[in-house]
Amino acid sequence: MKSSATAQEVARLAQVSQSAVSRTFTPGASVSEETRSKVLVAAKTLGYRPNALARSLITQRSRIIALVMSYLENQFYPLVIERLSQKLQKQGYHVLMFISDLNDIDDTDDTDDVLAEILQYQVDGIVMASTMLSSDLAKNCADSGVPVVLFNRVADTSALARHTTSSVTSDNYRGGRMVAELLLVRGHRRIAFVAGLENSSTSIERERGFTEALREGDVSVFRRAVGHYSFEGAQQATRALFAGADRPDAVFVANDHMAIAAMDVLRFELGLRVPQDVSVIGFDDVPQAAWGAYQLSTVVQSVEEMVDATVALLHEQMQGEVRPRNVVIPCRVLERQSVRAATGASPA
Amino acid sequence: MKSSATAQEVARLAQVSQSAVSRTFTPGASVSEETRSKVLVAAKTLGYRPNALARSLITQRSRIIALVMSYLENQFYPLVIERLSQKLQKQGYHVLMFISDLNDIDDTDDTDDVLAEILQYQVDGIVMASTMLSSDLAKNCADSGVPVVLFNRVADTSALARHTTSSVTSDNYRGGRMVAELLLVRGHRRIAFVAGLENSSTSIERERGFTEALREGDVSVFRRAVGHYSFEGAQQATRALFAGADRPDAVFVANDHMAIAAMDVLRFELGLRVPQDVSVIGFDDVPQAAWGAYQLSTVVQSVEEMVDATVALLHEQMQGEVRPRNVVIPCRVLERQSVRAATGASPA
DNA sequence: ACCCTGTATGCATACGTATGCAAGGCCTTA
DNA sequence: TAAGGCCTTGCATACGTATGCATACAGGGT
Repeated sequence: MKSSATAQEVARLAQVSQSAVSRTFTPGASVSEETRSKVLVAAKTLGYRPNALARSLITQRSRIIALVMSYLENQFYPLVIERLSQKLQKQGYHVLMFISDLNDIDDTDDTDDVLAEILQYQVDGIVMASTMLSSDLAKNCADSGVPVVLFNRVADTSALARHTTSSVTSDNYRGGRMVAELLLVRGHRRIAFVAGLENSSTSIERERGFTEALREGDVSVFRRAVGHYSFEGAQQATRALFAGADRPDAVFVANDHMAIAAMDVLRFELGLRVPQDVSVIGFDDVPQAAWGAYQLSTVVQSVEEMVDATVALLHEQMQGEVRPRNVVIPCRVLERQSVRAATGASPA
Repeated sequence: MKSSATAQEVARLAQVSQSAVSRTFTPGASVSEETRSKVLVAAKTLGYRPNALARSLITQRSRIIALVMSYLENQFYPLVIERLSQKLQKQGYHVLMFISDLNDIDDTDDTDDVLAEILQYQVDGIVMASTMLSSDLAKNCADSGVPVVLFNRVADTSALARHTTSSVTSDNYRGGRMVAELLLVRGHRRIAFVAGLENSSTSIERERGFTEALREGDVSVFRRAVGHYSFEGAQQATRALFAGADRPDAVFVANDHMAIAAMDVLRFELGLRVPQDVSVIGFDDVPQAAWGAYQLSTVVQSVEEMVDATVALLHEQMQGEVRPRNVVIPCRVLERQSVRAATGASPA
């Protein structure tokens, strides 16, 4: 009563061996229809459920995937949890959540501890979606044969890490370029950028594409600040960008979560109109970007495609594929109302 | 290399028994400092990590808590994931996520399947935060001795369920009352209500308190619609409420997520000003309620207190407490800008 | 010198399942 | 009728750890 019935007890009641019970609940095993039904009725009367832990001990596969995240206030990540978890559930896998509070810039300590905990659970794979892992850990995971997929980030320049872990990102470089091209076409010349985290591959790539495309239009970044991917950080960054007399006329913010913070500061602290006085464009296309009060133009990252790619990579690695891959998902600009339509100032 | 080292291998290298290895990693066990250090150095060289699954098989405690949710677009729930997961991690527990897509009104089928999967993992407890569970399942869990805590909802009227599962809610009834009192004081008389789900205890309690307090002010609900706790549902509900010529002058929406949808419709589809033309008030105090473009007045539910209570209840039940408890957390009105300050229309 | 107490250690077993192996049964084919 | 092949079934064992029990040892008190 305390714990649920065991296969032994079911076997006894059904007058068969424990093996028969096991085989009844193992798809593809060899059981006659007769014993199968005997087992099933016995199992139902006892309320029997196979013990997944004991099974994992034997099969060496826990069917558990660890998901590491840190900042769920950015709506992009909850959506990832939802889709990833659903998709894995359908395939008989389940998601074990790990929140790593990156309270410090030096978050490796925390992450390493977390990863140590993860490995105790014999997870079949790890998805790291909101934090980096140290090269040591990457090697550690590779050694233990646990597949790791970086979600929305790429391993640091360390050759070791890059060669042992897969990753899924959208085409951040192209996305950055497209933003620059759009702003240029709309006649903007004093264009500012709000970065995420200086050491995050996402922010770096977006900025690189952005800067290069601007340069090709003979424009350089007018001003730059760092928002640390947080709401408050983005607010401060925006205040800094617009502190002087000579203000930007457009801002590219490294993600939507920060872009919305920026819009709030522009409109309600500085009294500027978007997009008449200043254009704002973000990245991700979180649901809030579509809300009536923001109507934020942005670069769409397809959560669905990214999750699908992640699951595919996990399976590859779990099958024993050794070569890690870096999958890049295409993205596209979605215009709403936060970038001005045209201008007479400087016709292209 | 494929799998990490076992306690046997560590024991061999350290020249001790496997028991010694086990005791080294079991806090409070009896090991001399000498063998302990021998084991530790051997463990480090082999990269040994205790197998949590094998351990659980013996100890009958997995240190896994299942968390069931369904709709993460409402920012309230991601925050719960974050806090709950962090808090449990600090105590050596971990969170296994389950997403139940309540695609149908009759979501019991799905939930039951999900719960069956959960039980296979021998979880030490279950937190149900976005869905109901059938009375059968409640009984099933109680029989297997798995503690269940309902988060932000209360068991249905079935005496059975109510007596076997604990719950944590905020004081939804009082919250509803406070909203009504505020709107009355501000001179509103044509007050509408947007419900969440008809069968959700949260929506029911909020509405009950709201309606009763209105009645005490000799006012009855002017109009009523159902938003199904979704953004789109709330938009449609708002359109319905304001379809006629005789419009409400205030709306109480059962949660912030829907209240924001309502504000969008009011302002950008109907051209109404908030709060000059119509007051809006929500429930939860999600981060977005504080955003500059909304400044939504609302009833604050403390995620932190609710999570703390949830963890406390889990521990009680896991210690063997049999009597389930229904914990009610106080809540309070937080005024921002979406409810008008005063009026000369009808001085109280 | 003796006994008693307390600590440290190893042996054996148990947790609940999956699976290789061998044996049995049934059907087919010659 | 006999041999061969396929489908079932049970037995035994293994997965990696925790823990009761017995033993061994050290130390202190009388």
